[in-house]
Order: sequence, then C-alpha cells, then structure tokens
Amino acid sequence: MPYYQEHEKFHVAVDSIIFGYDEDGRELKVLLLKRNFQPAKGEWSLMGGFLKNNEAIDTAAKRILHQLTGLSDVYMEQLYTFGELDRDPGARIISVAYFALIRINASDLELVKTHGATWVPISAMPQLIFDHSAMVSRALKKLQVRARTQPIGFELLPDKFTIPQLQGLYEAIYNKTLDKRNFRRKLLSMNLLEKLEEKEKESSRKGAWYYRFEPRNYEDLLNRGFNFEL
Amino acid sequence: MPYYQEHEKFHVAVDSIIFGYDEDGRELKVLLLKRNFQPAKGEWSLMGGFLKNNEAIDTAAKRILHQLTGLSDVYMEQLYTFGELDRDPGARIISVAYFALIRINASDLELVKTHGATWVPISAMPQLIFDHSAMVSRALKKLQVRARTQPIGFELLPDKFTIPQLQGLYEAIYNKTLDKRNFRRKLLSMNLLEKLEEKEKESSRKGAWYYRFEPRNYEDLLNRGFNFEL
DNA sequence: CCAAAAGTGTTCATCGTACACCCATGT
DNA sequence: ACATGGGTGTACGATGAACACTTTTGG
Repeated sequence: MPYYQEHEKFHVAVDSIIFGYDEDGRELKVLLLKRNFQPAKGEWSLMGGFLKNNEAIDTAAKRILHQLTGLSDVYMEQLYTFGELDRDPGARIISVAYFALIRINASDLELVKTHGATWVPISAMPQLIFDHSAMVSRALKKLQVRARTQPIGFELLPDKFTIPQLQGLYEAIYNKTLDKRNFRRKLLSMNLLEKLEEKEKESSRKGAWYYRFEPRNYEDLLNRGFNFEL
Repeated sequence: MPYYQEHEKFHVAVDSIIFGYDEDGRELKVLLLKRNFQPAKGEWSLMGGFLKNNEAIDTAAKRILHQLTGLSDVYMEQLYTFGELDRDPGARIISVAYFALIRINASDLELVKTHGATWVPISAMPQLIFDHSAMVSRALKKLQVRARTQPIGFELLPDKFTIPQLQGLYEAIYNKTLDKRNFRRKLLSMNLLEKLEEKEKESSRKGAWYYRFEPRNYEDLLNRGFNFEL
C-alpha cells in the first residue's frame, strides 16, 4: 500500500489513571509511580507503556495494568488522547489515556511495590510529569460523570459491602457529604442490591448488613436512564 | 533519547464526523465523501487525513476540516481513538476521531463538492468503510449527551434563528418530537436568548420572532448544572 | 374565510432535599 | 450506662410531562 508510506509515524503510548478506594481512610486514591528511566527520572508519573505492533490499544492498556497490579478483568475505559507537540520533552509521543477502577486489596501489593508504585490520595497529589496532572483531573471528572449514570461504584469495593461503605465511596468520588437517608432510599429503590444475612462488625457495635451487587434490573435501569445524582 | 527508539511507531490519522443541520428538511446530516484512493476506493467514508510531525492532533483535526469546508473556528471535540489491529485492512493505522458542528450554509459548498463530499441525512446513512459507521454512532451518542448539558445546539444554526427552528434541531438530534410549550418555556427560562425585533416569514404566514444566542447567564448556568432534558 | 404555523397556561405526578430520632451492641 | 455508628419517615418545593385553544396573515 504505497499510499500510507508517504506519511510520518509516531510513538504511541498508553497512560493509565488507576483509581482505588481506601475503605479505612475513606479516600479515593490513585496509583502513582516514580520513573526509573529518563527523562524525568525520579519524578512522579502515571503508569504507562508503549503500544506494540501486534496489539490493539485496549489490549495494551490491559497489559500495562496487569504488569503493575497483577489484575485482569478490570473496569477500564478510554479517557482521551493527548497529542500536543511538546507534551513529552524527550520525544514526540502520542498518549492514549485510560482510567481503571480497582479494589486496592484485590491487587498484588508486592508487585505494586516492586514497581515503586504508591497509592496516593487524590486530595494530596504531588505534581506529576508532563501533562499527567491534567490527565488525572480529566479522569476524575469523567469518573464523576460515569458514577452518576452507571453503577460503577461497585467496581471499587469488595463483592460484599455495606451501605455506609458505599456511601463513603460516593462521598469520596463526589468530594461532598451525602444524606444517608436519601442515599439509602434512592439506592435501594433501584433494586440493584441483594441483602445478605451477614453483618460487618468492624466499624460499629451495631454492625451493618452486607449487600451484594445484583444486576437484575440493570438493563431496565439503563433504558429508563440511570440517575444517581445525590 | 535512546530509550524511545526501542519502540515501534505508527501511522496516526484523524477522522472527522462533521454534523450539519438542514433547516429545510429538518434533518441532521453528516458530511461524507467517496474515497478517491485505495484501499476501498469509491466507497463512502468520513473525512480524514494523517497527522504530521509538526502539528498537534487538535491542529490536524482543524486543518482537515478546513481543507474540506473552508471553515475555521468551529465547534470541535475529540471523540475517541480507534486502535484495533485490523480496523484498516491496508495498514495499521491509529485513528483519532473528532466530531464537528457546522452550519451547512456557512460552509464553502463549492469546496465540499470539489472533494466529492455530500451531506447525508443520518437517517439514511450508507454503509461506511472500516469502522467509520461505529464512529458515527458514537459521535451521535456523544452529541446527544452534550446537547443536554451544553448549549451547543446554537452551533448548528445561523446567528439569528427562531424558536421553532431550534426546536426542530433538537428534535433532529434526539430523534423524537418535543412539546413546543414545554420547549419554549424551559428554553426561555435559561435567559440565554435575546429576542430581536424581526420576524422570519418564510415558513409561516404569521411569522416567528428571531432570537440570538446571548450568553449572559451562561457561566451561572454551567455552575448550577445546565439541564436541557426535554 | 381558510389553511398553516406561531404562540400561550394550567394541572398533576414525580423526584430531590432537608431534617431528627431511635436501635443495637461492645465496653 | 453510654458512646458509636446503623437504620428509619415525612413534608415541602421544584421540576418534568401532559394537554387544547387562540392568533396572525397570505392566498
């Protein structure tokens, strides 16, 4: 195909904003790492890597996430493609950003540590290299939008969770406190949860009932327009 | 920077979904063209082109739109990046898709014709090459979402327009009919329009008042959460 | 005078929001 | 007994949705 050969080629990278929820601190966190290569060696950055010839971009994003966390089968979504001329001072790189939602405790903490990665609260983000800070803000906005229209909050919690835990997560995502009566009422009215016959007793004397995500009415809900504004 | 050289490089293209509104037919249209080169010569496709070394991706998207329509300063937004292995059978191409909203009559119709391009109603889209049909559906969905939260409908109409015209546009975007009383009330309550002392008399005996987009309360509105669900 | 599109108000149901007290239990 | 977090109900206002008739004027 001689036509294509007239055109220039580019390095294509994938950078991932990996969100996790810390149930103890009730904080939303991002997985950051210290670069162990030039340029900007020693500075904080997102996890990233280069696209290979034989893989789709989605596949590359999953591969890179797996390298760092040991996880596959994770909620991941393409965020935006960053293609400014000088975004990476080392070379012209086109970067396709993804964001992922994972359960911190489900990840391979050893593997994470080996890569020099750390879970950092979004409220205390250091400055990141290049345009990575902009990537994180964009990802956070998109996460907030998604959380209103799709039941993705569950991706950040264990299989069984309590309603106060879920509320804490949404409060962390939206960065504001919610009314627990309204939260509970709206949530349960969606018929997305199954109550288990088991209580979580760590965080209170009374104990809170565990629930599980049960996507029975999920399809209906999507059609009628899921609305999780709280 | 020897590190980067270890990695493969890729052709990066930009494809644009160009939306226009046909006031006469009250239809939303897309600008399509017949490819005059291989592969898939003679088939319908979106407007596209290759990224150059010295330009940002946004710049490339604008350049390509300008080539076809003669327009600059147009509403454009990045849509998604398509990077499947075999999406273009000719070669591995990463395509960053954009969508644009333009006023059909503001475009250079001669230029459009020269490129073999045609305005096609979205209700009568032919099959497009590669994954271009998927690009158009994704763009349409995003346009529908945007139209609910940002006053972008105005991008598709002339500077002065009537409320029935605007309603027709939204009906075309959402592909459903709207109640004109509710539409008018909600619209005017936003204080985004300025009524002109002039009537449009083409489409009715009585005539409809012209309005102009007047973004006085626009900032307020964005903060309080623009909601244009109708 | 008639056709055709513009313009105008009200009612009802739904939903979001604000708000305060009792419950269960481990210490 | 008491401290701690879990769990519950109600009232009000705002907003979306449904709905029918009058107005203007060119032909």
